[in-house]
Amino acid sequence: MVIQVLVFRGEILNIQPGWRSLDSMARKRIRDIRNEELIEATIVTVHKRGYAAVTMAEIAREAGASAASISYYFGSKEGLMEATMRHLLRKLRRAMVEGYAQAETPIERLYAVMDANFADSLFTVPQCSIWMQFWANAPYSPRLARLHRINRARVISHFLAELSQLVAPDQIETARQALQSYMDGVWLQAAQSDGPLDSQAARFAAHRVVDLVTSREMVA
Amino acid sequence: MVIQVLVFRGEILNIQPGWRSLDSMARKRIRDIRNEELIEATIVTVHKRGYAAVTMAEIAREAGASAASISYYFGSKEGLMEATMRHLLRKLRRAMVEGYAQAETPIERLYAVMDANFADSLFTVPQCSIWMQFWANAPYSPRLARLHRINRARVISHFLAELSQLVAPDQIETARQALQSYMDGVWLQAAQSDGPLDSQAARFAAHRVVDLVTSREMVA
DNA sequence: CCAAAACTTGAATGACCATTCAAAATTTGT
DNA sequence: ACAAATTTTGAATGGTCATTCAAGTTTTGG
Repeated sequence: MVIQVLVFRGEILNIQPGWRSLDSMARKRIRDIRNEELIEATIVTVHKRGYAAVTMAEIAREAGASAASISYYFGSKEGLMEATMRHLLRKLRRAMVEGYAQAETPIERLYAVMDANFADSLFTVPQCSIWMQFWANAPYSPRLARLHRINRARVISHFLAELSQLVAPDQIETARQALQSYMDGVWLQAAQSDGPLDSQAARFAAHRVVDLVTSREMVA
Repeated sequence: MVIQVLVFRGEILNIQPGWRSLDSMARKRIRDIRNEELIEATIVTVHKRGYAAVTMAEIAREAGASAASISYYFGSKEGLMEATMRHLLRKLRRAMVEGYAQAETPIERLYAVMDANFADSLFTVPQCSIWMQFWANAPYSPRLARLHRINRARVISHFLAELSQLVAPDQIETARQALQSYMDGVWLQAAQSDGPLDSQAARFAAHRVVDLVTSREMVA
C-alpha cells in the first residue's frame, strides 16, 4: 500500500491511499488537474461574458493561469470549447445511464431521461446558459457541430426506442418531437432565469409532460 | 393625384400612386430602403456565419453597401442588431394581433399565438436561427436584453390571460411553462434543421399540445 | 440650374486578441 | 542530487475588426 501525497508548487493538493505505483499516476495528475480547472473556468466565464465576447485571457484569469497555458493544454480556443462541451456531455451521459439502470419499464426509462436532464448537478443556470451558447454556436464550429450531431442522434434514438412501445406507430415521431422540444425549451428558459432553479419541480413537470404525451388522449 | 417614381443612382426603384406630396416621403424613402436592405442582409449573414463571427464588412457586402454605411444608418453594430431584432419582433407581433382578431374563445386565442409563432413567414430556418442567436446573446447586450425582456413579459401575460380561463388556478403556471417551453424548443430545433420547415405540421402539432395541456387530464 | 442636404465610401485609426516562442520555473526519475 | 521532462508565462507577432473621417457623389428643393 502506498500513500499518495500530491504536492505541486509547495501546496499539498491531494492525499489518498493508492495501490498503483506513483510514477504513471502522478505524471498524469497535473495535466488532469489543469484540464479540470480550465474547463470549470470556461463554464463560469462563458456564462458570465458570453461565448461571443469571452477571451482566453478572461478564462485564464478565472482559472488563475495564463492564456498561454490554455494553448499548451488544449491547443486552441476551439479545442478548449470542445473539451468543455465533451465534459458536459460526459456528465449528462453518466446521469442518464445511472437512471437507466434503475428503470424497468419504457415509461420509467422516459422518466429517467428527463430526470437526467434536470438532475441537480446539471440543471443550473450557468450550465443551461453555456449549453445554449454551445447549441447556438455549434453550426459554425466543425468540432462543436460534430459533438452536437452525435449527442442529438443518441438522444433521439433513446426517445424513439421507448416511445415505440408506448404510443401508436404514427404517433411516435410527433411524441418524440413534443418531448424533445419541451426538454430543450425548459433548458433555454432556465438559461435566462434570474434566481436559482428548482430542479425537483422541473422533474415533476417533465414527468407530467411524459404522461400527457404518452396518454391515449394524444390521438389526433 | 401624384405618381411617385423613385429613382436612385440611375435605377427606378419604385413607382406608385401617391396622395401626399413627394418631398417628405421621398426624403425618408432612401433611409427606409437602406434600413430594410441592411436588416435583411443581417438576417441572412448572421444565419450564415453566426452571431459571434459575423462582421460589419460581411453584412455590408451581402447588402451591396459598405461597412461605413452601417455606421451611418445604425450608429454601431449593436444598433444594427437591435434594429434587426426589433424588425423580427414587429413581424411576430403583427402576425399575433392578426390571429387574435379572428379568435373568439380562449382556446382559439391560444391556437392563434401558436399559429403566429409558426406562421409561414416567420417559421423559416434562417429566422429561427437568428432568433436563437439573439436569444443566446441577449443577456450580454443591454439593448438586446431590453427588447427580450419586454417581449417575454408580453408573451407570458398573453398565455396567462387565456390559460386562467381554461385550467384550474393551481395549474396555470405549470401549463404556461409547458406551452412556452414547447414553443421555444420547437424554434430551437428548427434552427438546427437541415431542410426546409413544415410550418403547417408545426401548427398542427402545436394545437395538439395546446389541447393536451388544457385538457382535464393535466391534473397532477 | 444651383446650393444645400443627404448619402456613400476608401482609407486611416486604434484597440483587441489568439497564438507562438523562448526562457524560466517546477517536477520527475534515478 | 541532478539531468531530463514537464509545466508556466511574459512578451512579441500578426491579424482582424468596429468606428471615424474627410472627400466625393447623388439627390432635393426651389
